[in-house]
Amino acid sequence: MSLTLYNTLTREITPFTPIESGKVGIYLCGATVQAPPHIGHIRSGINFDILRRWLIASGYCVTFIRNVTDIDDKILHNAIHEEMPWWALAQKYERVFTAAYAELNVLPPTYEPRATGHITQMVELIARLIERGKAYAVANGDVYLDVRALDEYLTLSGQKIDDLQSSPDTDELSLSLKKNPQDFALWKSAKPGEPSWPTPWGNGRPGWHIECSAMAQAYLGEKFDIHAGGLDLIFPHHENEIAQSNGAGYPFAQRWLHNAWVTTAGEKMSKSLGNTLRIHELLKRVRGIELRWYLGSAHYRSMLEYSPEALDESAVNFRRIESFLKRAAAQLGKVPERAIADDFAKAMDDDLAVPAALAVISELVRDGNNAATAKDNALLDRKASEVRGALAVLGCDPWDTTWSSNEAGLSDVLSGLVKTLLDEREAARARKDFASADRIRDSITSLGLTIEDTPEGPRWSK
RNA sequence: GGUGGGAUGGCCGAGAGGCGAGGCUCAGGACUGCAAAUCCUGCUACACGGGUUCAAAUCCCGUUCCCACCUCCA
Repeated sequence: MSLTLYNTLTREITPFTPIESGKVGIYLCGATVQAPPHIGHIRSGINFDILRRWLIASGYCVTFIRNVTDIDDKILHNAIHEEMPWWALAQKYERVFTAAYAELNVLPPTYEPRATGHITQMVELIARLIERGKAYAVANGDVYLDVRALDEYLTLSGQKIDDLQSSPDTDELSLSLKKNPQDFALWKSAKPGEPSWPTPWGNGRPGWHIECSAMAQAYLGEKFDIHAGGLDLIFPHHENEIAQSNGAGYPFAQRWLHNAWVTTAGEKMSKSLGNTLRIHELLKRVRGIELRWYLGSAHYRSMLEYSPEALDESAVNFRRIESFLKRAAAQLGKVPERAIADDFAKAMDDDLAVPAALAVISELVRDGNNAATAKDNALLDRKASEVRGALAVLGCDPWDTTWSSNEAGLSDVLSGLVKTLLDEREAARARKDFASADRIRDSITSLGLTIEDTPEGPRWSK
């Protein structure tokens, strides 16, 4: 039993073997902090958070790098639009991303490097590319990668240079300076009013792709295990990262993983389409743990077709599982431990087959509920532990402090009040005054609590 | 034009030659003062047309439709 994973480079699922036994280095392309995140961005974070948690659960020591790109064309553009310095805009949205990740229990990366903090590494990398004849500086101070000087190009997307649509680049000047129309900018010369850093080729700022090549190398080395990101980064971003790093003589990532999108009405969620769904909007509809459950429930390489109904349905499914765990904890008199069921491990090892893993969880819950009814506490404990262990891998353990912290202060007072009411209702039921009993129950349920009568007495939950 | 991914029951969502994944909804039953929760039973689907095969949702050929990327993108 061992982990197999897809690799976009080969389009095959193959056994995962780390470069260094027991350790895994992962680089995930994080946010370009130019606007608030939508659920598609966060889905990517969740998909690869599940990968990370599963690797940890499997005994690996994981170094997880997720970058922040805090300088690019869009950031400069939006900063003008929002009438603030570009660095203020970048920081503002970085905080929004960080908060969204935290609300959905995405583990903070081992390190979160910012592009602007790694100009030195970028300049070194560009210099090396020029030395090796893979890149060239032009008269105005731009530096381009010469894609036809590479041994290989477009290995990830499977395209041919000549098949690419000619660039819609309207900048006639840069077009005339480039050796090939497909050459892309490693470094952009300074323009009036834009930020710039000094280099041997003059003042300027980074091109879009160079930061990831530089930062991945800085923290994970010249060769590392996994590079991940969204499907739409395959070309040009990841293709160009490979070009830059291989061109400089570095092996770079051994395996590439790409997550699919969240779609609405069959279309990709996109800032430019304006069909985005914000986290804080959805959190008015369901709890964070339920939104996380939903976003993590489809296979990472499958599109997830969003609808409010699908979200609600998924939340109902989660509550059944959560309700089982609460029932088990009450009956056992303790919170179950975390354990990994064999079938769950088998599903996760199969290229993170989360949907199959969810089927396993459903069976565990059914078995566990039967054990609870049969008062078989040993079996109940085992099933509950396996359910909790599975939820923990998916980042949805109800006892994870991420979810409980905001309820902590009120819980004692609240449960005391509810218990008082339930005691009155029990007294009414005992004297067969069902009208009063039902009135009390209605008053409690109208506040959004659920009352369940069990042989051991009433139980309530939110 | 080039490259890639899709179409599965009322809905969501797996599977990739042979035992109805799973969930949600719905119907019936057990339990219950009534509910709720739980459990049991039921609802036999794979875009279309051909073909290969003892056997096809799965492989092959053709067709229709959808989506994405081709230098802004998770």
